[in-house]
Amino acid sequence: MKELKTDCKTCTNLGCLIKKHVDSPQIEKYLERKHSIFCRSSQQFILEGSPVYGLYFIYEGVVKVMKTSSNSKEQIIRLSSNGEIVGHRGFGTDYVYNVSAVALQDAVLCNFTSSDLKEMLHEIPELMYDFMVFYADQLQRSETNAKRFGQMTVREKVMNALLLIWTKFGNTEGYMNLQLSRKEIADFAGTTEEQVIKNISALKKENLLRAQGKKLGIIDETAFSSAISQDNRILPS
DNA sequence: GCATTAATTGGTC
DNA sequence: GACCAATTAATGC
Repeated sequence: MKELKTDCKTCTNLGCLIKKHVDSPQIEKYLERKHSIFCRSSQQFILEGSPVYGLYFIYEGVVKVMKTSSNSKEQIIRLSSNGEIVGHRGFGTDYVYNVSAVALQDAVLCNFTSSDLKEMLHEIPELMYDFMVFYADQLQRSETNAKRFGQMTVREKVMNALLLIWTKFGNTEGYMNLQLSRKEIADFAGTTEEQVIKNISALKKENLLRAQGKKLGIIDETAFSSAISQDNRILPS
């Protein structure tokens, strides 16, 4: 990973909480302490169990946040891209990260140390408030998603995962912009690689999904969506 | 072209 | 529905 420069003033990630307060006069000195990092595809920048170094804001690229359980199984917690925060659970009382984060494509990350951010939040109440809303929202999603997860069939889990990737990262000419391996889709959906493969081929036969090599595409979003029982739909986080 | 990795399929518990 | 083994496809060198 190497250092480079990003400028919050010209950044176009309007969803970024820092960007939102870039005109606040107190923020200036902290922007100078920001580190911008270039992270090559498949590089890991947060290691589960390592000491917390701060929070990362994605300037550009897509990142997966995951948890590795004892029996070498991985669970993808979130897929994040431009403007989103990664590593926020490490902020506060925790001294080590309890997740890992890996770039899925070349990415540029903006890092603030925990202590810098702490000062920032104390100085800028509006930023503090936005952070609080962000955390509350994350907690809300995590709770409802966990509840639904247990009630879903594997087929629904897989469909949910695909639909989420489809809607969040968009598509070009009918195929998903973000392509993950079958294993990664499984880790995200909370099932096994084989189940993902079997369900994908079933969905193809049902004309809900199209595939061209590694590329996948949802044929009719409405039809696809209604094939998942209504109250089991998962919220993107 | 060969070798390693990913995707797929079928079977067992 | 997860885990395992065998086969086939895809990809890097």
